[in-house]
Amino acid sequence: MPSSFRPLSRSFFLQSPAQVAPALIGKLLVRRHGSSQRCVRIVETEAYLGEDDSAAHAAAGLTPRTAVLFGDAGRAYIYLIYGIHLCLNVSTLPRGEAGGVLFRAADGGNTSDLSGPGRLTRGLGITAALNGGDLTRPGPLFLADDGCLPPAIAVSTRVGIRKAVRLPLRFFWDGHPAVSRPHGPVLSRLHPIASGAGARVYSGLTAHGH
DNA sequence: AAGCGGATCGTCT
DNA sequence: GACGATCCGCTTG
Repeated sequence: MPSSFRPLSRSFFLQSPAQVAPALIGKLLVRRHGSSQRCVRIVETEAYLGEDDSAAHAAAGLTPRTAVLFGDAGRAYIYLIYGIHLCLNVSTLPRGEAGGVLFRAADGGNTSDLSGPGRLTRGLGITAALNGGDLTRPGPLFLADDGCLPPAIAVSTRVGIRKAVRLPLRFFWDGHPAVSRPHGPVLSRLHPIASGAGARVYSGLTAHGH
């Protein structure tokens, strides 16, 4: 239950997906729908790089579908997968440079199941109509910070892809029950820097999980 | 616990 | 016309 939060700034997303993805762990995803507002905490993300990342949609280049990824930072990239599920991403990097972060799981309290990218969008009532929306401005869907800093972020490989499977671009709140499966081997862990108040909040010190 | 196949449709070759 | 950044249910071990 966050007492107060502020939306994440545009500059937060003006860096590489590999930096933004771990920084989003512990942040809030706010969904306003009708008269209700729902606040959930992000516990799992994946980074999808630009045209060099063969697993990323941006690898196909600039198309009508990927336009959001090549556009301004901090906007919602929402697409239909397997004809059934919607996936929510946020675009990163300035206009012209593609990059995105996929939201894979969130903690929404007892009653909801937001574990998995398809469940997350369904649970929050996210629709394709929200594609391209600004996630840095309070509205139907946006991101916010309430000062929460996870004690440890685990790093592993991305789920459900066939290309570039080795890259360590999946990030999740270490040990959190809402993280989706399969967990896979933890390649490294990130821990908060003691006096970290600046841009670089996490330091990767653990070389290997045991 | 892990592995399979079906559902279902927008996007690009 | 093939293929998914997935999920669920059923099978097997």
